[in-house]
Amino acid sequence: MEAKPLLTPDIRSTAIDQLYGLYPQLADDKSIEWLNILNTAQVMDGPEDAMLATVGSSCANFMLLLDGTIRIYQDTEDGKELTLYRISPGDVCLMSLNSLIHDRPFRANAKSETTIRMIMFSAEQFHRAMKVSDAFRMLILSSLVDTVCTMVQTFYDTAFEPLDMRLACLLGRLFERNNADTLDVTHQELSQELGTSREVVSRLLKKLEQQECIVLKRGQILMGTNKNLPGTV
Amino acid sequence: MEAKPLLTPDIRSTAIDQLYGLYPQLADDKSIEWLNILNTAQVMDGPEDAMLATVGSSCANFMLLLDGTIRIYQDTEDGKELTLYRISPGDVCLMSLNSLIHDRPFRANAKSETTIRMIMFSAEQFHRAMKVSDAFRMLILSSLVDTVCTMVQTFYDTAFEPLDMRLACLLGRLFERNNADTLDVTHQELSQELGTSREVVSRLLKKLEQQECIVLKRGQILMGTNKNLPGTV
DNA sequence: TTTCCTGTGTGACATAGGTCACATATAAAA
DNA sequence: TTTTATATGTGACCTATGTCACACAGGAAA
Repeated sequence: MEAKPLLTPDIRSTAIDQLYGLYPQLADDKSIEWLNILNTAQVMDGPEDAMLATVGSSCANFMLLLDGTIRIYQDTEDGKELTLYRISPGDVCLMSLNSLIHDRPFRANAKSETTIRMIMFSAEQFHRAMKVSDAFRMLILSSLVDTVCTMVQTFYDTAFEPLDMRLACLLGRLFERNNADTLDVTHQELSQELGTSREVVSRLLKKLEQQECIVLKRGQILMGTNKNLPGTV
Repeated sequence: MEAKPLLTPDIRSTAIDQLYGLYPQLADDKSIEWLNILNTAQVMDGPEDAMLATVGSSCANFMLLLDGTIRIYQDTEDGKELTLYRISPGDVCLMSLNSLIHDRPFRANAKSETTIRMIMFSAEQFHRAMKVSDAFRMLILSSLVDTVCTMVQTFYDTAFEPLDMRLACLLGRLFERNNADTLDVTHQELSQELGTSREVVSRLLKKLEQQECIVLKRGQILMGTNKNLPGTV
């Protein structure tokens, strides 16, 4: 992961444009103090599939995602995984916030799913921005609360919803996000999303195929003729 | 739940003392703006076992707990429950924050476990306090991050730890919190804590009793001779 | 005392999901 | 083409939990 030199005008300005695009209210803040912070913040680019943080790691900076997606997940000794939530552009990294505030143990890992671009504030910059910019403060709170809400929902699902339902919902979401009737995803990946094993997912997918909800190919899943995926409303 | 009249000096001042006790840094903030907000905030007392919020409810105010505990839990159609986390004095109510910020669906309920006292800010008071008081801002962020951390851990446990382990850990925590070798708790309550059914808890407790970790009485559990509760470190 | 409610204990059973051990298929690489 | 790695299908099996149907126990109330 490389930090861009502080004053590469093109990169900085596109990054700031991205930030403004994500949260237009920020663009309205013309106060010198805020612009000062913004202009000295760093822009970082990262590759895809990079471990950004692991259980117990901590980082001294505050990160806000501009581009790409990051997956926050838990994992077990025996290699099982479960996705907690994702960070999308405009979202705050809870883990970085945690290490900034008081660094309590956080049982999760973060890995980039695509190439990513982040804007990075030092602890002092972060706290100052929280103080001087209404818009920045609102952005942080809002993103934080959002993340918690989706986490609570995921919590509910893993605790109470049967696996086949969760899988069907997951597929529904993926189809929708992809905005196509084909998905490039392996059974293994789906199982890691849900916190179960590959075989189980294979079996459940087969059942869905028999109901003609989907068609299975190697490495991809097509939408079937019976669009009524269980769990799709 | 009754709102105390704004200017009952005794109640206000003890409430403020409680607040300062919980977060001493707040006492250092002598700015007029902050003191103004604090002095017009409302103090609320509530009874125990009261539903404070349910799935989908929203409230226009921001709450900070001064005294007592509140349990945040999820529940299913068939009456099963699962505790997500607890709010203790000094903690912020995430759900009230959510309805303040943008009110996304929050799949959880809140119920007081004891009589409680809260300090209540209107939306404008809250946002102003966040702006003018470094200490207040820090308190909010800190409590928020704390809550998320414990939630993430609970998440991990429900997803990956076997039930007997989770039960043993729960007992360990309760013994410790109670600071005694006896607990007044029913199997039903334990099951609601863990998101399972009473019978299952009864069976697992019996197993623990056979290992002499605990002794079972009607409505209470005593610490056994074998203190090595599985899961206690 | 008898009645009643709330907790508990327990056997029988169903079943979702996890695990193991393979066979097989597909595509990329050599 | 052959080789190799990755992805998938599947049967047999195990086990943790959930569910149902009770019996029973202890204490409070009548």
